[in-house]
Amino acid sequence: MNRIYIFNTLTGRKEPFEPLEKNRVKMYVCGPTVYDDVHIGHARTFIFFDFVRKFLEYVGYDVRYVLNITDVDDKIIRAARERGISSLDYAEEYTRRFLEDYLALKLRPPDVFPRVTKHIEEIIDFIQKLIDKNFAYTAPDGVYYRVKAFKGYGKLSKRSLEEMLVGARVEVSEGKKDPLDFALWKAKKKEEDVCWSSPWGSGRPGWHIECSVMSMKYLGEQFDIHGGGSDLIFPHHENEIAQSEALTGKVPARYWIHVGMLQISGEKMSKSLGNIIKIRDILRRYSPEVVKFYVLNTHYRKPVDYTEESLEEAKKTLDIVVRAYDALGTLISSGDYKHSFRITDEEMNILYSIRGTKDRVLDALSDDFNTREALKELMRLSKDVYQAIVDDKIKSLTVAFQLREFIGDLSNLFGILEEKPISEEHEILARVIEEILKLREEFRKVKNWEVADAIRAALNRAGIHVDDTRRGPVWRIIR
RNA sequence: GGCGGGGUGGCAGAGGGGCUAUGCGACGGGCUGCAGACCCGUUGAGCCGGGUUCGAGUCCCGGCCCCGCCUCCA
Repeated sequence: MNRIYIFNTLTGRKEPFEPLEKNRVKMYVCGPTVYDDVHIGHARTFIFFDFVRKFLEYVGYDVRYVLNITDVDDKIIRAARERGISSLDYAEEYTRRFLEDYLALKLRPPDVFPRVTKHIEEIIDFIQKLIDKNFAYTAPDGVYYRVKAFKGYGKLSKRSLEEMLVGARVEVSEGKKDPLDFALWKAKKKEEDVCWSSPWGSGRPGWHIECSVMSMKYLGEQFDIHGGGSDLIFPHHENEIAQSEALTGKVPARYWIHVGMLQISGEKMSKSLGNIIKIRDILRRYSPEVVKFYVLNTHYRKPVDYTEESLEEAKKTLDIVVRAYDALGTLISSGDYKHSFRITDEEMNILYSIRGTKDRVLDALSDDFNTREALKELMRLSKDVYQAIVDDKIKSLTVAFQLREFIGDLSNLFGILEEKPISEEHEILARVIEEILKLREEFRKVKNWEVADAIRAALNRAGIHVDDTRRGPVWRIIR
């Protein structure tokens, strides 16, 4: 197994990855607050961590993956009020919509999708323990975390308490004893419609506590990877560490991974600029595979600037892989390779190149998940393969099969190929098309171009693209 | 102001002291009935100023500029 290196925000360095348990990885990622539909920036984070999970599994780890949903918060309450429905109904609706989007992206659901509103009792217990340990105190408007009681505060975001105070626009709140303190429990305000009873009166959880509680519940006091967008480093993850470590004496997660922000044409995505791009709108125009390729084609820590053209370009580039994969499928199902079991030298070379590609891909991915570099290798191989097909250098069924399997497996790791098993239907379709193309060849032989072109055009209308190459027509399904 | 990440060819975007990144594009040519695909070639780069070195996009120092976070934020 390759050693994996991960850039850890906590230490500010790339470090060798060693999970707590030998072959197991426990990973917690901060999901959305469901006050609106998820956008392309959220999608970047989810796509990336879905990939991390698959990659870790690919190299042999057993991964337990938790992605939380925050379904109670100020913004939800406000938005619900504007719509005139209850906060819980509102959150329910957007939770459902989030799950729809998640599945539409063809991401594998995590092992657990914990929701804050389903963990209120545990949250209350957790807060009580922090009060008992004197890391928290009650006030008329809720319960606050005593930041100065936790000496490691600031270690994740690399800032000192003084820095945070200078020029910081810290929220003033009547019950706070120190401006740096943050709410663990917010007492119900009269205009708010969602609350639970607690030893400190009715109210609701503060923003950061749910992640401490839910990660501990599902992954234990200490787990391997904690992820999220880089905007969560401060204060969310900083506070999460403060909460959890105060209780257990341990940093909750050993490796903190943060995904860079996505901008829209050079500007921050924000409600006020009105440039939020919802993932469901993108998926109306591009396949989930293209979106995933687009996201993984940039290193996860780099900021990405989303533009209209960028997805179009991603689509074109991804097509290099799709084309090779489909052409191999066509070769296999078309049947004119069944005879050949001898492997030529040229084919041997191609098979060898699989090996090299695989090594380079694993090396790239092991180096802080360099998906860009890995995809480059996949593209390079795909180009070579397609070229070999066009040059009629692939003669044997076994070679075609191995190449297809390799490209398919690798693409699956990234989730960038639509699943298209070679089914019986596919084989029948292939035979039909082959027969049609044979007829067309007859017309071409006698230079009846009108009929030949008409056939080609007809197939194109039916979604079959035909290329006339040196080895004869190569067709594939376009979408 | 503090913290973090950057500045690479027309665009996107890697690597990271000497070895073609890659993709999109542009230009010329080949193949081809046409279209497409494919092939060959050309084009074109490293923010600025110093330094280290036989040699620097790549390391060091100093600038300049951009972006993010520091407030709800994936």
